[in-house]
Amino acid sequence: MTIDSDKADISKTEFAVLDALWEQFPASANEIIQRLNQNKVWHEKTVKTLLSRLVKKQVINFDKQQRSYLYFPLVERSTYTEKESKSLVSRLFGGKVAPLVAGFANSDSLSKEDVDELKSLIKKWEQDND
Amino acid sequence: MTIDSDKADISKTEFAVLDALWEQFPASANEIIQRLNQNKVWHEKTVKTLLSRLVKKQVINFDKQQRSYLYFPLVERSTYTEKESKSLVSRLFGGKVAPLVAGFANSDSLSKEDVDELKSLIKKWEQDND
DNA sequence: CTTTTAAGATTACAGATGTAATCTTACATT
DNA sequence: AATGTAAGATTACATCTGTAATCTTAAAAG
Repeated sequence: MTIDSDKADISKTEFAVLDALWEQFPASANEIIQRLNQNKVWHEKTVKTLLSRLVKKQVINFDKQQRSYLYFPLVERSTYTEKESKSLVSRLFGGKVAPLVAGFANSDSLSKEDVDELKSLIKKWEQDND
Repeated sequence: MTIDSDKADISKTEFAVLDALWEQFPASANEIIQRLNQNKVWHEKTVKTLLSRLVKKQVINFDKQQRSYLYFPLVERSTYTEKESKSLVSRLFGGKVAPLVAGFANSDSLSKEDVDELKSLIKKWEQDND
């Protein structure tokens, strides 16, 4: 048995479960299942399988609380989303984020809110990089 | 045999092959293999398998050129990248693109070039949306 | 204490994916 | 024309994923 460092990727369904956990933690499997079921139907067994896989991948962990477990994430959401964003931007746009935003602009998918936030980000960036 | 509409996703390796084809097309398998090998080693058989899978998924097609094929994409790169971008932004950031950009800003991953392009995009957006 | 739950562990299983090797066969070469 | 070669087709196979069902067992209920 080789040591299973398990730096594996998080699949899409695994992410959905993890995201429900990030919402608030620690949380029991049943709480997570409830949260997930607000959007679409998830089978209990499926969610439990995914929780196990996330534990094996060392993305989450749990404390034993009598019969059931209380899960908590081992990775911050922002850390994860940042890594995923960069991975996609790297693969699709050579690492530059502006072309991604351009795609949104081109398809009328930029909201005023987005634009305001972008302007604010840019202002801050320019202050920090003078 | 049910009709295989094959609206399947494009995997990461499949994307790499497709991306090499987008670079210039039509192109033979060997041309594509050469392009790919400029970055990392790709086994010829592997690339051919991926080309076949892309054909089956109706993402690319080919014209017979005597013994070999000349492949060409059936999907525009911009169409694909836009869809992928939106999918990721939807899953990770509730559909708003600004938080993705914020992640880049937070980790010093915004270049002056990016910022300039973003400013230009915003200016155009504001002209179009007045 | 005995019985019923119900929680997590284990097993299942088809399809997708990464990564090739082998099979067929049409064309190039002698 | 005979034969070698190389192109695509087919087959292979381990791992990952989505989606659960079954197994074990500790705790709740009676």
